[in-house]
Amino acid sequence: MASRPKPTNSMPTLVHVAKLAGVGLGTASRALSGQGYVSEETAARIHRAVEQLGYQRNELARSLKVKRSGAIGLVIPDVGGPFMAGCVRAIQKVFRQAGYTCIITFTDSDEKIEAQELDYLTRHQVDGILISPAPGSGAHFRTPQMAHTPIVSFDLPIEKQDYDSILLKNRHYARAAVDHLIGHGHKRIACLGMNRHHYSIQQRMEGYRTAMKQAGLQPMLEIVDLADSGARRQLDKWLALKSPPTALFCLNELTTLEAVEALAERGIRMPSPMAFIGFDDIQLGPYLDPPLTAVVQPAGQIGECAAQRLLELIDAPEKLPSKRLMLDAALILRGSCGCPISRVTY
Amino acid sequence: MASRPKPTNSMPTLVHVAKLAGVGLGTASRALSGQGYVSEETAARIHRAVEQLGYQRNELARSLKVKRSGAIGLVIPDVGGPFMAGCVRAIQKVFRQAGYTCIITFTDSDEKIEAQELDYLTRHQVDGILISPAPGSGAHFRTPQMAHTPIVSFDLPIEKQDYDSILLKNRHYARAAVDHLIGHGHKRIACLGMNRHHYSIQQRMEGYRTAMKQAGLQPMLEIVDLADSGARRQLDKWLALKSPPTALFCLNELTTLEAVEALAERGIRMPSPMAFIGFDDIQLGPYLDPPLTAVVQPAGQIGECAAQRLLELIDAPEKLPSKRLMLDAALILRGSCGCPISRVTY
DNA sequence: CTGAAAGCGCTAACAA
DNA sequence: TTGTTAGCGCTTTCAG
Repeated sequence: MASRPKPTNSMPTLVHVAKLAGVGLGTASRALSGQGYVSEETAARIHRAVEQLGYQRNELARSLKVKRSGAIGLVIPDVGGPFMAGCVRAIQKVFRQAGYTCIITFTDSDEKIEAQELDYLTRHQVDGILISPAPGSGAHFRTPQMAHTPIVSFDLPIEKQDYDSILLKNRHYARAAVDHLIGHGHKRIACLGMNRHHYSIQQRMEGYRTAMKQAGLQPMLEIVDLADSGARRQLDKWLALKSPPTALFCLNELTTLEAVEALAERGIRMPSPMAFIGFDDIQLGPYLDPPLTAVVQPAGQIGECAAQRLLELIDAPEKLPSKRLMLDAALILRGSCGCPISRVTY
Repeated sequence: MASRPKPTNSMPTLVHVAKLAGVGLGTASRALSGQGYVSEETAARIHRAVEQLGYQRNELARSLKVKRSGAIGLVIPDVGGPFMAGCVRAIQKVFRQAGYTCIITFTDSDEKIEAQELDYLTRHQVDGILISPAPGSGAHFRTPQMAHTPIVSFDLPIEKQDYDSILLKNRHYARAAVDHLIGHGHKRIACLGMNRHHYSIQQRMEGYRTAMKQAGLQPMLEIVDLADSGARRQLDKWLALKSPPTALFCLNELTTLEAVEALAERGIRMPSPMAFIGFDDIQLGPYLDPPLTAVVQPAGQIGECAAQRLLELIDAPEKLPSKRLMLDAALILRGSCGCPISRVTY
């Protein structure tokens, strides 16, 4: 933090305003907050003083007094990618309209960092927390402060806790995507994922497995580590098979990105010899050649629901029973799955 | 804001800690902040009490007392796109390491919203502001609070003010890009931009004009409004010409995106019949067919410099002379400009 | 309707 | 070394 004490630039305070307007401190406060009775005339005088001094209320002092900071914490892994950006935008909007500040913090999906950030937020008295949790987190949700802070998670639930969450029907839509590929006649459908411990990924894996099983097909599912070009290596392994897969299903944005890049590098076209569907859209996805078929998540809706729900919890007089919302996604058929190309955009 | 008063869940305070440890309030405070003398033994007792109560310092109260909020405001148009995401990530990192919170707010490049957000931030006593300003802003930088709050702008300067800013050599690199196209033998090089009042855009336009003029070529520069598919319409106009352009230079991320999409829709390949260079990279740009040649901005570096500079200003005992940093970009030659394809990534 | 006074939880003198 | 005290700037009773 700042080493040197900031020069004591005293900004005008309510006391100054009151003095200038020739009224008491309390009256000035009431006039500005609109709470309690103040005569037209006095109010006008006070507002004139405010104008003249360029007074702005010190929200810190106010928060201390009223015991509400008017801030909420938004804890997310990162802001790359259209999905999270969409969520953040929607969340920010809802809270701003409700008069709250959003303190955004990044965890990099690291449990340790997440714990730090949560600690940080509660120390700053946030009125609520919106979190897209790191997989495996959970232990650090048990501080006394956290117990008194409304929380809703989105994108994935907080493990082993029954907090509110806004989720997606991951399993269902993963299955739908794979079924679609099967419908195109594919028998060898590979599935690429990352982050095995991630709840959404697990759900999507299940969807894939179920679809394959139902169709009596052999699953080819691999979870890789993107750090050491695991996606590319896995793809090469599959391609080296005597009978390589004819379709690929990627479980999230990052693997989709890697796969598309890798396919492009190797000159492998879609949908033949390799049909493709990704869970999550990527930027330009609808404009690639061929356009990418994808399960697209309603990012804005997810963010909005989560924010709305958190507001409910904050305003609730007592603890509400926790709720889990499951939202729908959309399987958007473009060209990469083998469907006739139609440039349906978002 | 919250309508109902939050149930008065009194969290443990320093008083509780002090009492439990059997010491005075001041001693407890000193022990926890590490300032001033406290005996080993008492300190241990105090820490035990902290542990036992699950005490967390109320940063709001602390801020009020020490007159530093430990928060900085980050004001940006939006978080789409790799460029801003990269900046934000770097900024966040620097401030977190220095012990500051980042309050991120979005302006949508709207002057009005920007003014609101700035007001919001100063009311919350932020120790400094980092801003990628909306074009045309400037008036609302003149409140007494703003005058006492260190500011550094990045990506573009604050108009008509001499605040610190971290900028890019926009003109230079725009010119380099166009020169490169000229080097490939192009005579009719179109240039597509948006947001005519945006400083960076203006600089880049100048770069384009200079390059064309030097080469004795006729500029074909159009600034469009993306809202009503202006980019597509403009492209169609150019294509309808008796001698249509053979190369296209886009002035930013959004126009690049639009142009790439439009070109794809119309089945126009790069680099022939249309060579292409974009100012700003886009996601997947290096993996398109052909990979996109682009001027890429060092987003991380820009963010880091800006954050670093703001920290300097905050820690400075008095007003520092304002400084303007001009950073270099990189013209990355991939395939779309006509160069032999090399898959140099970032 | 208005003013005075009591704190929110913390830090920073100042005495002890 | 430690405890006591006086506020930071604001809201909120509670009498006037």
